[in-house]
Amino acid sequence: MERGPRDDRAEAATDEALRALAEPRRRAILRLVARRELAAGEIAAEFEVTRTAVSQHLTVLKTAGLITERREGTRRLYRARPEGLDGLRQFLDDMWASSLDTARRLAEAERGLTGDGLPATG
Amino acid sequence: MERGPRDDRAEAATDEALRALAEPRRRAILRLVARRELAAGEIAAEFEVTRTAVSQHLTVLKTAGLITERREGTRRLYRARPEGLDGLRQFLDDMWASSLDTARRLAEAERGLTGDGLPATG
DNA sequence: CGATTGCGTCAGTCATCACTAACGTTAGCG
DNA sequence: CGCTAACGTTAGTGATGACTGACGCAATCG
Repeated sequence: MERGPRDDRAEAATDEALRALAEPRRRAILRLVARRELAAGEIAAEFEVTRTAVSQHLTVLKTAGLITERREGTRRLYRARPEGLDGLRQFLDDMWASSLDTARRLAEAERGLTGDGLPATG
Repeated sequence: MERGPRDDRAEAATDEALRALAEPRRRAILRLVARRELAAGEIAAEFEVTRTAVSQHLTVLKTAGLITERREGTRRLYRARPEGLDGLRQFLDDMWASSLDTARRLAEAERGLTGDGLPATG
């Protein structure tokens, strides 16, 4: 099982999205802009931290590909970018499928106790 | 849209799972034990960090409900726990759905330019 | 019984990160 | 032009967290 450069890039994208989502405030922001497009100031008004902090969170989310920015005069409007979650959903689905498969194999082996062995799948 | 204690617990669970998955090494460990059940030592042998570090990662994953531990003699066998990902998958699906919906509404408003207004959905 | 194997836990270190205050920048108004 | 509004950016700080070495503990072997 080799890991090609495409996997690495997918991993990097997943890693950035995951790190971005691991912060509660960023998830809250993402929930806001998932519901409707909002300006930076409107987003900041929803929280009790500085606009600076919110701005930095927005940068992280944008870099991770989870939101998009659109300028309108002096304002900057943000909205969620659903495709940014695709890699993550793929990752979770794969993990879920293989975990469930392993659990099934283990349950079956325990029921039969045939000493199956599972001779080093990898 | 009120937030009940059940939502808070769901958020807490999602938060722990997310924080656990935000670490590349922990994802690698999870991928290993998703494929087959492994002992702590076998897992540690796959990486170039100390067994201590791996053990702490396993603790985090276990606390987050992403893996289960089973003792066999002096060994401890770990495997992925698929249900641990359920909350996260729900979160991502919800986010994806509302993001897509908002994107559609925005695209439609721009096409028609009817000055729809979107009078404060929340 | 003592020795070894297979782990987890504790204490300490270094890097990362979320946050704030101050400053820089661009768009509109008089 | 100057002035304000709405932002992003930079420098610095405190807390979190990933890691290592030393130690502790249960299970097995002689």
